Amino acid sequence: MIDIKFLRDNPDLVRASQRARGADESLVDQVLAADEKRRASLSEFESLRAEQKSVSKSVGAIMGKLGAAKKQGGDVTAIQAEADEARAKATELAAEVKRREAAADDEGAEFTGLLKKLDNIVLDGVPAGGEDDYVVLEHIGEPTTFDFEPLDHLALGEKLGAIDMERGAKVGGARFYFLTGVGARLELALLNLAMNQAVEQGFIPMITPTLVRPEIMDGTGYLDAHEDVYHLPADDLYLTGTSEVALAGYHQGEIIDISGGPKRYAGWSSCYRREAGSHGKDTRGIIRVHQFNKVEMFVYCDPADAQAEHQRLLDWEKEMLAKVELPYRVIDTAAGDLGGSAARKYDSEAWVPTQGRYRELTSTSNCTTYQARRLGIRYRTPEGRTEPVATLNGTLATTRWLVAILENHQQADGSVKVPAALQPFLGTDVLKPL
RNA sequence: GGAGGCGUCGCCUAGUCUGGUCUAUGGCGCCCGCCUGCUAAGCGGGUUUGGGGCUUAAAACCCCAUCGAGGGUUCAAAUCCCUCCGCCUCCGCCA
Repeated sequence: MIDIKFLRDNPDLVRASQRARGADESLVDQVLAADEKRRASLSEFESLRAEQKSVSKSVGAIMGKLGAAKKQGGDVTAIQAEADEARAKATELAAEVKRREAAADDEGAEFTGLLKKLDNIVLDGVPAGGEDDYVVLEHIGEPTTFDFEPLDHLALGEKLGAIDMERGAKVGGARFYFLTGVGARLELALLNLAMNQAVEQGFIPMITPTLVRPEIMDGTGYLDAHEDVYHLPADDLYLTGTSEVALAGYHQGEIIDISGGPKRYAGWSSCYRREAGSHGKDTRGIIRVHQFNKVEMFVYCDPADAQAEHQRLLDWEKEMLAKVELPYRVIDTAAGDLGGSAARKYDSEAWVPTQGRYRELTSTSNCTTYQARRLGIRYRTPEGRTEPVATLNGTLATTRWLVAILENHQQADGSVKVPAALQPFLGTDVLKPL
């Protein structure tokens, strides 16, 4: 949710942001109109409410007098009449207050509904346009070349006894898989490497709930894309597609202390995605699956620090990619391809030899104060005011990384070299075919 | 799954039975000031959060809401009723 005060003062900036995203510009004026209406009817209701309260209070005072007079055994008819009169007036007032309150509530809900539809304001420098309008920021390493015909990750995985798609489908259906033997160990190695790095950098390691309540899912902005989210109707819970959701919900409704610097969490969780919009895409292997594991960085910080923190997250992702020795590029995602909560997003994409292209391995978003405003997460400024924090997230490792690791480090005999950083976790420098 | 207890402004706590001087009590902590060789003690004041108004803006000020959440009854709800959430105790079941 964006700041309504900012919107009132800078409608043109918000319009420009909507335009860059290819989103509805007229929403801005709808929100502003709804805001006017809601404030007018709120004022009306509140002043009438104040009147009702004072009349009602006077009834209380009269009741007190009445009680005292009764106790003394005096004549109470005059006081009784006064009480009846005041009460009658209050009754009338109460009915009108109820009507105005309902109107104010309706207009408030209308306003909030519209405001929530507005996506985050994209930052200066974010390329305008859609999915293909990204800007490549840098290339690290050269695409891997082979003097033999490389196998794809699934063929390699099957030879190594690392991936079993067939039984995955038997047990869970399409887009499910088993990681077996060295496959399971390789994933654990990767995730542990990521977790270790995060801890070294001062992150608090977290293992998070993967089922969350509707408020949390909505607060992070993912319910807007609800067709891609698993829902358990019997319990009204949602399966999270990333631990970002639980980590953002962790401080929901709190005023947190960031006076000592950003709060950084590293979440380890299984992630669940319906992949509803991607039928037929990436159906081979484990590139796009319904369930995978991920280590995710999540940060709460001073909004003034958010852009610098975003760079740091990107640097830490690059550090992980260097450790597993992959060639990749970094892109600055275009406005239209940002999630609704994100103001800027950098993806790192590793080279996948058998596809001859780069595929996303990490994604780091600066959500500025958008999520925090929805979730009610604030900090105290040095002046003592409460303001929404900025939230940011970024990937440190996922199951998908196995695809790039297997393919880029394969050798002619079907074995796969293990990057040095992973060797201590696996106890070997090469994975050999069965 | 069943039975019972509980949820109050950072923490603890009074108030709930019997609706109205509750504008929510007191303590601790914290902040400001006074006093004081220094410290401690003492004294005085302040200390939930959100929204609306006023204001160029902020502060101050006024108003509305806020006693786990949401609804209801009533002129009036922390207090009565309903639903939900969470915590605790016991029983049952279970990996």
